Amino acid sequence: MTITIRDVAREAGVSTATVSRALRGLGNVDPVTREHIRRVADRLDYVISPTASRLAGGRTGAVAVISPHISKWYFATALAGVERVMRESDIDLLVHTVGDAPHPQPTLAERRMRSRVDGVLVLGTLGDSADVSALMERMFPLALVGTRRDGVSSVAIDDVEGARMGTQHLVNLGHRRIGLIGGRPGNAPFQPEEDRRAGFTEVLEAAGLCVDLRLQVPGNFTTAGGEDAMNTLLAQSAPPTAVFALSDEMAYGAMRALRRHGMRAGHDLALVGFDGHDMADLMELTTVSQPVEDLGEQGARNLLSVLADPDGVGVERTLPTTLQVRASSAPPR
Amino acid sequence: MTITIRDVAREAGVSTATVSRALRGLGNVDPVTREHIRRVADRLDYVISPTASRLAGGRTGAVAVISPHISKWYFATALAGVERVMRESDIDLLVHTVGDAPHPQPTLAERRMRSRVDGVLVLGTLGDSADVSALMERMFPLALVGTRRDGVSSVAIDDVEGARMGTQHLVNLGHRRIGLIGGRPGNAPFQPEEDRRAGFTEVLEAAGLCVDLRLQVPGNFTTAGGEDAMNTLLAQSAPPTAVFALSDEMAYGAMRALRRHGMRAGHDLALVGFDGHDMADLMELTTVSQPVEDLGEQGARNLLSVLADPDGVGVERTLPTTLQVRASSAPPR
DNA sequence: AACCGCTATGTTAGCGTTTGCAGGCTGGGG
DNA sequence: CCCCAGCCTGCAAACGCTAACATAGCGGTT
Repeated sequence: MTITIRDVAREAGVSTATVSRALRGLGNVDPVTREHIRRVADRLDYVISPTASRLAGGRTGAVAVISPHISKWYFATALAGVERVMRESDIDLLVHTVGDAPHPQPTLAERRMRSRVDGVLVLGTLGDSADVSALMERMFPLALVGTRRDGVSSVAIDDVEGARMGTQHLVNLGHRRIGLIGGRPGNAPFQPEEDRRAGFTEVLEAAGLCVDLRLQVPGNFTTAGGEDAMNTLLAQSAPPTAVFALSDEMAYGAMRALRRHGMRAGHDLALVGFDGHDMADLMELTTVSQPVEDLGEQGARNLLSVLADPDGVGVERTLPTTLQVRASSAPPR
Repeated sequence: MTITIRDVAREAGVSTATVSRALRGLGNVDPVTREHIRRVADRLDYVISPTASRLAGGRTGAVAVISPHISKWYFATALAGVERVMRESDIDLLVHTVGDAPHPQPTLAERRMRSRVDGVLVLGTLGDSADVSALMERMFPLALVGTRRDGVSSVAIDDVEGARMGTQHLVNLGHRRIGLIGGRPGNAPFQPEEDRRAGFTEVLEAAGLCVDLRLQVPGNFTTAGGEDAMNTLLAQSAPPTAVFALSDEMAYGAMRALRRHGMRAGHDLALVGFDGHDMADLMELTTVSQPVEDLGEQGARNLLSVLADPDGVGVERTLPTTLQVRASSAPPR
């Protein structure tokens, strides 16, 4: 039925061990023999059985990505970067989503990963989930994208610095009353959000502006939330002249709210987002852009390094953000 | 080190065979024994080795999605649907992208799938790729999303009907000169595009309108292409009063072109897109919406059916499109 | 000439399950 | 009281590969 390494060995007149070594490019094989085996394998259309190989060799040749979402821009984009690296390295990529509510206890994700994959790449907010803790306890090879954790390789942006850039831009334009659209109301703290908020506050204070908490409203990191947030801001007796949204999607919602009020970002109010979402250009939204696909790619490479040297020390890489100025931000009228 | 079925067997005082049967819920196991084994396995924190199970059992418990892209909206969204179904069924999901240029010969994708997964779900334009042909030849379990192919289970929308809806809407609004922004210029034919074009033409003819090919320009299914396309249309001596874009992303580009010309969709020109992209609402774009996540979900279920009954007859399911009317479409001025 | 080290190859014992077959036990019918 | 059918369980042979160990051959040293 299916043809096995034994068929190739017989056909090539060597032992299975030699076939195995030859095909995997291991040393100590006569180049002539190797080539011959390659040819035979090719002729027979032999493909190695990963399953058997895994069982015997101990390596699965697969890694998993766990992520809170899969279709949302950030995750899909990062995943694209990961996929490219893994495909080039000929490693199977499993995807697995895990709700992003903070888990009191590991979901089955942790158990599912065991003996299924060689390592796990953790995307986004999941970095401090119980699943990851459980994985860490077992010394499971890990790499993080977008969050940090002691002793684990990670790649992320400098959220504080990013927020500084965005805020400073607004300050430089001459704005004095700057609002902020942030995350979830009473929800679990989410490090990037806190960092961005910190960068924001820092710049305001450095500029000698008062930090008015009434101008900081939750936007839940969704478009709808951003819309609500902007409505809230506009309803105030002294609305801000500029708003920094902690994500582009919230900024989009904010733009719609403005439109509903007959206003326009960049005209009646300056708006800056955060992410570098791929529609930001189209929406003419000024934004602090992060290289999401690169994050995924670098995270994937980090994971490969960990797999290659499990005892190596974890690296924490930081990728730069850039401010993309577009029409949505302008000086106060 | 890792604990195996033997550990459980010893601890429970039964044979490995019984453990295997008990844990998999097979018949012919005393309920008491089964429960006991369950408990022991649980206590030992035993997780079955998928690898060994696969090798012995012949099934891999994994499926692959092959797709031309991963981060583009359509694919990411469909993938989300697929992932949900597979997660619920406890099946590993591998993702693998394949360039969407038509392949003269199978890429390595076909070989990679063999003995790695039980079945493959093919997303989008890849339905008639050489990889899929190769897979079909081997009677590999397959399911298609978004394309059709004889003898293979598939789920898709009725592109002709969808285009009819969008076009009819414009006709009903009173437009007589209706442009179309289509696909790739001289590129390989792409069934959904042709179907949409056919539906468009059909409605124009039924309405007694002339089908002016100068009003049909390529947009390459990208935002930039859509922008160019709209520029081309506007530059004509007698520009259309309405435009049907064969994808939302092209429609977005078209909107930007309008904006650059000081015009607005729904005011100076009616614009209808196709997809139901998640930003369409925000952009106030009228669009023919397709249930992409459902497509993915249904495709996944189809694949599961094929796996359960490999000799079953392929089903061709069609999911409905809906017209979402928003501000971008209005009667001619 | 005996020996040594090195490389190329073969042998074989697993890797952790599943599964067909066989055996043992129980209970009911003859 | 025997027999047989039916359950439950155990035994052991795969599944297809890897890797540690063994072996053979070959040239070069001493």
